[in-house]
Amino acid sequence: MYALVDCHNFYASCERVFDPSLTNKALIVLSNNDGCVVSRSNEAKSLGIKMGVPYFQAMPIVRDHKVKVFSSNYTLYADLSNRVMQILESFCPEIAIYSIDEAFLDLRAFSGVNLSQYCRKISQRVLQYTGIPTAIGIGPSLTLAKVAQYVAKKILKVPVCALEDYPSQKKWLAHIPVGEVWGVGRAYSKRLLAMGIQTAWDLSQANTHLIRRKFSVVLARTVSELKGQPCLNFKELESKVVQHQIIKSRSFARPLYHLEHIEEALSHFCSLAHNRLSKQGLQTKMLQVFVRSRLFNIQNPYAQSASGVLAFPSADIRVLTRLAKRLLFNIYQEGVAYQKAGIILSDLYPSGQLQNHLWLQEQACDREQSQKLMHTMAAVKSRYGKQAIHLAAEGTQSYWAQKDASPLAITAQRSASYTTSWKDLPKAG
DNA sequence: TCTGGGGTCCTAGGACCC
DNA sequence: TCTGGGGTCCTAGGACCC
Repeated sequence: MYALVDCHNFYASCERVFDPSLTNKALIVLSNNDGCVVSRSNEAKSLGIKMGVPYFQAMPIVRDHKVKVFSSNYTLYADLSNRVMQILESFCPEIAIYSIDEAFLDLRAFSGVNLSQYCRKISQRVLQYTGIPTAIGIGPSLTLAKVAQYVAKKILKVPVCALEDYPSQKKWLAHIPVGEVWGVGRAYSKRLLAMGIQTAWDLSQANTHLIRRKFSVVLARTVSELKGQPCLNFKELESKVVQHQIIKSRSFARPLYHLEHIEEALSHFCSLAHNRLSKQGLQTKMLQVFVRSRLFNIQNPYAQSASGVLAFPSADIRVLTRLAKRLLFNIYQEGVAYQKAGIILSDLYPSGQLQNHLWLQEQACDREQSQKLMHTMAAVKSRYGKQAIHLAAEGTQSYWAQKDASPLAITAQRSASYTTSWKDLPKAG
């Protein structure tokens, strides 16, 4: 058996942990740049605020019902997530962290244990230690564990639901719209409905070969999983820990027109990507740059990308930035109101693994020097803060991050970094 | 006025090889 | 006039996830 632990309304719940006055209140958390609604308390859901809607569309409800609005505070969420995961690990060492608010537990070693009881204990402990409410689903495959979690949270509204045997699976699968199944998105859902497959139960009864032929091997696996035949195993989930791609991108706070301003933004993204590379002990060989204008309500949307390959894998921020600027130059067009840009690193290698080039002699001393410099920059950052040192290419103005004041909007507030900054330490009493 | 930021996997088709 | 059979690698795009 496997369990899936899912935190309720995770970001919204995090905001409540250090501000009890928010209990039972409608509150929402916005995406970067305060663009979309990405987390809602149950009260906010009841008011009809939909997941993912642009903030300005939700604004009337927010105004009428005095909904509390937060900008996202990823430092806080990441820290609370770590705490939750540590608690889970103390209960079950075989854990696969699937996202910031979800983890699978491999319970196969717990034979003879009452799993429902054990999971209720886990849920209680997480709530007691972190203040984060969870729902846990138990099932013989990862997909059925997901289904069980859905039943616990959305239907029974209890902390734990187990679908360990066939009768309970049959009973509950029939209650679940096919679009809610893990692996069935909007496109598949529409096609499945057209075929008369409406519930998770219908899908579980479908012919695997037919699904394989008409859809994909991925959906065929989902069908098997629903039948109780595990296809996705834990090892596969764990292998996702090895990253294949690093993306750093942001929407600009206001449209940018000048090449130099976009260069500065890209340079900053290179710095973020470089940090990630170092943290994971990786180097990259391929870098892609993309830029685009607004996509909505605009006559000629512009979107373009360009990629370049390095002769040697590198994690040197100067190398990345130089290439990014060159690629940007190729796709930049005068007169476009740019709204977003980003970089994608792919073709990643562990730093130790380096292959020599037959013709291009990279000097060993260059490599050594580069590594020394990167280490020194990292040391300066860790001692004096992330802002303490950066390439001149990043500029000093950060035009891309400056927001125009909008007097009509209800501005979101950002909560403090309660758990990761001494000066934000909450005071009691 | 105002629409996020990260990821994964799979497939089809083109370019190329012998 | 007639034009095989077996591969690899890469990329773009579509599907999905949170």
